Amino acid sequence: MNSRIKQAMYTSPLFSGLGESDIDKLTSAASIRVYGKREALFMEGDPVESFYLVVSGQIKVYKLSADGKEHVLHLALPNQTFAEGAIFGFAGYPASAEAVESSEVIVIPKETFISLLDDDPKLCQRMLKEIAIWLRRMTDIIFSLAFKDVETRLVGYVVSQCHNEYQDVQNGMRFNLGIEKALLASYLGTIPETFSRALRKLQNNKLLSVDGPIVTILDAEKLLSMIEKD
Amino acid sequence: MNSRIKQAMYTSPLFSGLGESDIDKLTSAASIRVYGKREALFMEGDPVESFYLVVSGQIKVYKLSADGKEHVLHLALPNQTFAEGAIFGFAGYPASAEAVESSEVIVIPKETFISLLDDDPKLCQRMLKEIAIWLRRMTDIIFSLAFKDVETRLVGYVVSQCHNEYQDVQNGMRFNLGIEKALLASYLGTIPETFSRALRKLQNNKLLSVDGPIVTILDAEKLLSMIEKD
DNA sequence: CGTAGGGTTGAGGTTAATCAAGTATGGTGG
DNA sequence: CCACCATACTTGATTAACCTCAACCCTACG
Repeated sequence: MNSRIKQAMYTSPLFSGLGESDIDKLTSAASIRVYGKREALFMEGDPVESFYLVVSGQIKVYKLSADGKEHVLHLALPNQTFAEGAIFGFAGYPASAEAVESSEVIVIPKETFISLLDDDPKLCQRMLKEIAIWLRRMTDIIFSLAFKDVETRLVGYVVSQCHNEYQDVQNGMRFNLGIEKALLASYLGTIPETFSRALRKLQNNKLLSVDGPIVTILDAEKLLSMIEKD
Repeated sequence: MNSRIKQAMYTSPLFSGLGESDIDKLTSAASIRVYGKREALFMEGDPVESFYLVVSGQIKVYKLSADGKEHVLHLALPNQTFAEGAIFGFAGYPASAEAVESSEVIVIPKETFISLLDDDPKLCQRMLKEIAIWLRRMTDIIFSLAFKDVETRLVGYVVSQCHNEYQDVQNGMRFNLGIEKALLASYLGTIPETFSRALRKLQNNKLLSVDGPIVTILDAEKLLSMIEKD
């Protein structure tokens, strides 16, 4: 059990630089939990007691509007941490989290982690870097919500996913969305209907083709030209 | 000169807990600069060399779209720091910054500051807290862009400003927007025309009255009910 | 075979961006 | 002191994006 936690920690950039003794301290304080499909990890406003490292499955981080609509801020995949930022805030979690599918998650107690920071400036700085990445991600999201239409945001997502799997984007490349379309719609700040139409339009224009969750790039050049800045 | 810098540092929550020697080190590495109206501090993508503490004036932090439209992410006022997050990233500044009016700014070199972090875990943690606040701010902005209409976002701003000056929001309270309306429009993710109409509508409905930059609360209850969550 | 969940499509309405023009104000130069 | 201009802001008409609601398709599955 503990060895699984330990092993998982080494896969995360946040912990990989830690010394043996720190890893041990964290490992013994952390626990591994399985969340069933649609089970909640925490709700917005809950007091922050821990942050998380995904081992398997998918965790969605989202906010609910007054009338029950949800906006997905982030989808955490295996080897990713989330809610690291929240442990330094005063208030509760700024968003809610729930398992999209059955997921294994390592729960790292806030206090244990913070006490490590006292003695390890390097860890603290790695943490700062980690949070800075979030910050950039957030500013990018704000920007795209403020300026780009749904179609462009979708293309941005497709291209970035393609970058993840291959190094660049070329015609004929093929990848799995890896995420329910309704979830992706919400992540892109829209609703399934509008998302679906945007996808249809890209297919009609022969920029890409879609078969279920599989996307094939047909016109990399045009796709890239849609999202390029200045 | 140095004494002004020192004094300004003590007013910022980020530095106020620092020891005498650290403050001295920062003070001697930092410089104070005056930026004229509309002068740029840095552009998006520029290599990050420093972060900033505003002494006087206003600095807007914004992103430009491909076709030249700008979206204001933040307006930094006296005693506030900005771009702290950027100094931990790998890439350049994620946004641009420019003086709205003639402004005095303390420039704190990235390297000097980071070297302090090595020896001072407390400072590092305060930094983490500071960035966590940004993170929350960002998630709130994303949420409101995704879900709320312009009018509601405007009311949210009015109420939060009112909270800044008074503790709560009551009929008859009066405050200065303290920011150009076009800038505020951009900050709210819209354009001056739409902003103006939203303000007009609130006046017509007798929720508030506006005289130039002066806003008077007329119906606090209704305003609050517009923004309350769940 | 019936139902549920994920996804798509269509019609219609609302919000907000665009385009165009107009008002108010303050400063500048004659 | 006034004409001129720039800037900030406002207003109106038009258009485009996208949300809502409703229906429908498809596949999996009990």
